[in-house]
Amino acid sequence: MTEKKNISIKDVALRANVSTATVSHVINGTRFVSNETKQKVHFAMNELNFRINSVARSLRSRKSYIIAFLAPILASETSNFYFMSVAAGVQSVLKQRGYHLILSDSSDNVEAENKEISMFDSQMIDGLIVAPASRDCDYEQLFGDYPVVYIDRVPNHCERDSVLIDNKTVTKEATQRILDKGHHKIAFLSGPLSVTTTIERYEGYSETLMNAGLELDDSLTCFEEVSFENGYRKMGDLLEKNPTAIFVTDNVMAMGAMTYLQDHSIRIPDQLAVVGFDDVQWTRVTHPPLTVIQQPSFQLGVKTAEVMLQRIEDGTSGKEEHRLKANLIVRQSL
Amino acid sequence: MTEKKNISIKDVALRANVSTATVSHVINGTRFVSNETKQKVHFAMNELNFRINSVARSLRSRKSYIIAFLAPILASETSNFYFMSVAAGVQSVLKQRGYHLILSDSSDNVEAENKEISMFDSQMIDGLIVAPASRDCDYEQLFGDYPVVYIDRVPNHCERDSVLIDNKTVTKEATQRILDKGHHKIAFLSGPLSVTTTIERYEGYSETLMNAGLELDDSLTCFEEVSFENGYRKMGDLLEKNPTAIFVTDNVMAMGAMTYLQDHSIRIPDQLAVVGFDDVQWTRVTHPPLTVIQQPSFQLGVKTAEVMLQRIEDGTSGKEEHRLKANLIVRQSL
DNA sequence: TTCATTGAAGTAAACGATTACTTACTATAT
DNA sequence: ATATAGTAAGTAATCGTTTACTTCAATGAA
Repeated sequence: MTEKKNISIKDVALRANVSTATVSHVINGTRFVSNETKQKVHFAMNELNFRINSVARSLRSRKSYIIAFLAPILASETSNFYFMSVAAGVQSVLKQRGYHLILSDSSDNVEAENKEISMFDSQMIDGLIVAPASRDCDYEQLFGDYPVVYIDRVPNHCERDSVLIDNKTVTKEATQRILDKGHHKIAFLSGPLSVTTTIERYEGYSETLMNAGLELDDSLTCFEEVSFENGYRKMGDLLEKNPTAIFVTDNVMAMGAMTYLQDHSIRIPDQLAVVGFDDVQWTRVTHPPLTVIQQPSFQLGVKTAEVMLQRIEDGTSGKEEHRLKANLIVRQSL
Repeated sequence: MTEKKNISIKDVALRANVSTATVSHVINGTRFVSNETKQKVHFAMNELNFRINSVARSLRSRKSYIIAFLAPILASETSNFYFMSVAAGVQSVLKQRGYHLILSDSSDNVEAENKEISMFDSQMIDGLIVAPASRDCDYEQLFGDYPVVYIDRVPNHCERDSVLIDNKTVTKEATQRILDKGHHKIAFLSGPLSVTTTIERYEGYSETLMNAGLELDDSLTCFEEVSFENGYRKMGDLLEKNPTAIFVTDNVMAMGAMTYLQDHSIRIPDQLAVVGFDDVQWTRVTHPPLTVIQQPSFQLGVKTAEVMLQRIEDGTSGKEEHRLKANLIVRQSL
């Protein structure tokens, strides 16, 4: 290991015949420096190929310009495109404002998630954006001294800002639409009820059915760990109950379900009407194209990043809830 | 802004009646400390709710445990799933070894990319994994004093390790297979020839045709900026040349192309045989399911992370080229 | 001439860890 | 009794910035 000496502000100062304070102020524009001196400093920086040491800067200024994003991004090789797209939205804002994004995967598993959280200390990150894996975890004691914004879902005792999708409204809208098409036996396939997102969606579904005077039939609903395989398998199970329509509230599940339907040559929407979740691209190339609820995933990321930066820059805290509206995209599967 | 004093190793030392050196050694296990003292230190750390300051640690130890990944991950809202999956692979290894991953987007645009690179200084990251946007950029002068590994593609003058897909072999294999099915007019739709990946794929395609004694017909090949829309549009254009098969070397392009074919009720594979790239999930739900070349994207990330960590830990450098084999997944579109 | 004011830049103490070098003590060998 | 080695832990310099405080010279007012 060659121990390389780094070019520091000190070297620059020496070369330019000024003090380190002056160099620092030139770099940051934090106080007036005569043009003459500025030029000397810039010249020296170029000559020495000086690169500022952001770690030292962070240490002193207590600011790292790094935001962490903790979500079930990589649950498996079959990544979750929804959160990837959310991450993209977050990134696009942060990048513009000179922040970096650290991506962390929670695998939707509380232990893994808590371990990740405790790996971040307060100096390392300026803020944390998290899609909590559990509703019952006491997150507050885990967090460091940085702003936190919940995204997509919230835990039971939420003491922070949150940016969410208006799940209930949109699922009500979609369910009503399915009803309007004359369906009575509407199956509901989703992930486990352990996250608020799913709960809200189920509420939208069930309340709409009840408002329509229909009985809730538990054998038509299915809450299973999210995976392509489970979507495939459970689609088969649900089909035995003879629904005329199905509402799948997760895109990975939906893909599994659609594959099952295709493998068994079920005609959509004649034999079974299908409504999916997330306007991911594959929903456009199925046969027929899928009617889906489009979550503004990228926008969700954008909004969250904005809320985060606001908190950081104001130095305030609070627990505002932001809801983004989702839309029904009608294609030919309903 | 409340100026909060952080609990430092010094506070712990004071509370436990030991020196800061001892506390540090207890934390890192870097020298023997009697059990009695260890306990005092742990007790004090708990009492004070001490969290180590990783920034200070990085400054002194010149190690940040952060790796940056720079690739066209978020080109647009229609994210590139391939690199997302690669990122997942990288992450899975780094996480295990206690490293963090910073995600950066190059948008496949040299200026944006160079700007990102210069935002990383040598103290901030321990290594850089990059899918270079251009072949002609002199990257060496941009890089800081950290190991660099190229992933998926390399620039013209490559002075670093690289982890790549064996594009030529697999495209030869696929093209041969198309030929074996009796096709002579095989269209080729891909991204621009500005990255080695595309070049290698085109080489595989053209060499195979030539070896088969066929003339290369330029009107059957198309190199266009990657996007869903371009895939859709160019599929239409190519179709006018009456190919009997098409090879699309990018999954986003392929999705556009497939949508065009579906919109125009072209029967696959009767009217047109199709081979795509990347075994992304939507290729399983098209009608019919798509025959594709499966790139081991997750594995590519894994391998790259391993190469990176090896370099970091050995403190060595070099320019080894690693190639991962891709496979043809035969479904019903060919 | 003297004193206050202003402008431009310098001095040096943090930030919170790591670690080479010392020290203080105990146990054993001569 | 004294030298020697070995054990456990302490001292303080250092990493490269930022920034409160200080300095020095020039200007203008009294």
